[in-house]
Amino acid sequence: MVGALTEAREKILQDRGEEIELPPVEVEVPREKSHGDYASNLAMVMAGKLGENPRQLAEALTDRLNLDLVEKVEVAGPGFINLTLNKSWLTAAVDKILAAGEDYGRTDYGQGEKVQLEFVSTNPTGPLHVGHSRGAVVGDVVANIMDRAGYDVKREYYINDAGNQIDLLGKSTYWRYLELFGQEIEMPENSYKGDYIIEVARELRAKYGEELLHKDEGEAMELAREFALNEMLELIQAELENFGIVFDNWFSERTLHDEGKITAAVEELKGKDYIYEKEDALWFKSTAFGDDKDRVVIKSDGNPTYLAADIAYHKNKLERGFDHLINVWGADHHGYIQRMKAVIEALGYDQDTLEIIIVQIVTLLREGEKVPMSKRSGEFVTMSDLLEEIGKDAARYFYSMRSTDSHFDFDLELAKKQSTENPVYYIQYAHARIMSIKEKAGEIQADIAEGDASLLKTEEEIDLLKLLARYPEELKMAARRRACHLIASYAHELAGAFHVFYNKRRVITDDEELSLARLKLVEASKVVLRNVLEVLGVSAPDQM
RNA sequence: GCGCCUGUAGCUCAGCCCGGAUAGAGCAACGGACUUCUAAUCCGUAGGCCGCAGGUUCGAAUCCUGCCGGGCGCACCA
Repeated sequence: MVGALTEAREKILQDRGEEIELPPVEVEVPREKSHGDYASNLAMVMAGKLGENPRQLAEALTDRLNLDLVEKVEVAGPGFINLTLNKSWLTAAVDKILAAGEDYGRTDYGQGEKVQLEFVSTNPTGPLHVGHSRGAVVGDVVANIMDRAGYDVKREYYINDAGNQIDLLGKSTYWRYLELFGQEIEMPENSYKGDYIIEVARELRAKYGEELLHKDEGEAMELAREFALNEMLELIQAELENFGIVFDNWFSERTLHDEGKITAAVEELKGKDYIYEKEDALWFKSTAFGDDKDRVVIKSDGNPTYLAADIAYHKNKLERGFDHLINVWGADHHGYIQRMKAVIEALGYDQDTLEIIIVQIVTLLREGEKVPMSKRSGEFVTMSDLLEEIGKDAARYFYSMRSTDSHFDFDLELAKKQSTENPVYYIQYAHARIMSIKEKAGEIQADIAEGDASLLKTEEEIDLLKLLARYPEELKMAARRRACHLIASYAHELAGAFHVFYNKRRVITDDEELSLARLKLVEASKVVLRNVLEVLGVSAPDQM
């Protein structure tokens, strides 16, 4: 449709010998049904540039429009071109959907661009905090969307397994281990005091028995550290899997240190004259690329900063051949965007190669009250707590349904409610109804392929059809904007259209031909509903 | 002080990127629909100085400027 409109536009410009820059042609779904199924303001945009009458231009455009999937083209209002879809094209869509099955919706929009999505990447020093869950879900769903839209997406978790925090994890575990043997230990102020450390210490004892008591402290702490790190990674991995999130790669920061990659990366930038020395430290000249101030990469004590490791890490990502990098960060890290983009440019790539999705903070509400998520030891709410309380489906849907730009008030009561107030159940219920109809249909389902979709004529049927036909476009749009909430809304809208159809039109009747046609529509609805729920990572139950 | 996000119906939010037709949805409120393939549904009613003030435009929730409110950041920390 966009293609045909663009072609018509080109013809007009050729006819008049005009050469002007115009934005890509856009179509939208009008609010008002009488305005057709799709509408474009193309003529008005052109008129502005050419200084002509928009309605006349619209007429000229429609005259040159060559499009078989619409049955009606109208010029309306100040110069809108309203398009009404051809019924036979629409009903043919049902067959396309059934033929494509779980691949329906897939396009080559992304042209196989190699994209790496890095998300979560929290310190492996404890269970995942609930504050990480929005970013986790958003990262996963955006990856799903882009995958369906034809990008070659890899999910990656960056493990901060080097530095003080990990040492502290090892020490904390070691101290708890000593406690298990009756030693009185005062846990230092900054140590990890959560109960999970005691659990890890018990595991440590199960593995080593008394052995660590007899080793010198440094060696024992190191063994404790490695053990605890492994335990934490397994824990985090399991927690994420419970959320339906599986990474393609877990990248260890430590390998960068061990293989001298950090020094090498700093040397590279030094060679390009982007590094200078001041007050015994080495600084990266990030101001040269739009940052507010230069940043230290090697501290005066000789140790690299976190940024130095990030430089090496992103250099590594780029060297692995990704065309585009996306990092999902919490709002508290937005101040780091410009320096990382500076890094990318300093490494010789376009700043836009790196894209940061900032996910705004979430406030958990219980009975209208804020749930405190204090960092004070032992009091934090973990991602597992959330999962246990409201379940994977509700958690994933709720985190997907809002624009990442918006702060989000997460109403725990609402997410738990198994009722009409809860959008998750509304959508899942549509699927359960479909399965119920299919069961009721029994044997005649075998003949579904013979169903004649052109018998679908009522408003409810056509509305549902249009929505089903729109799915690939919705995915493309969501992929372009990296916007999971668009898919969540679409799922809700689709479920709604199905419920309306269900209430108004009986599927299984004495009229066998009509029953088959409607069963076909039901089947297509099932396919799309499943596909869209799959993208969101929400289950599609057979009954509720 | 500076930077980023945000302010739209009683509540939670779409729409803003890319200006257009009467500003939408869900929930809550009110009224109605079960002898039916699941009423976890559907139908209807009501509800709006789009934070405020200017500007650009034939046209502004949308773009620009200023102001006000909320959130998050402004390390030789990770």
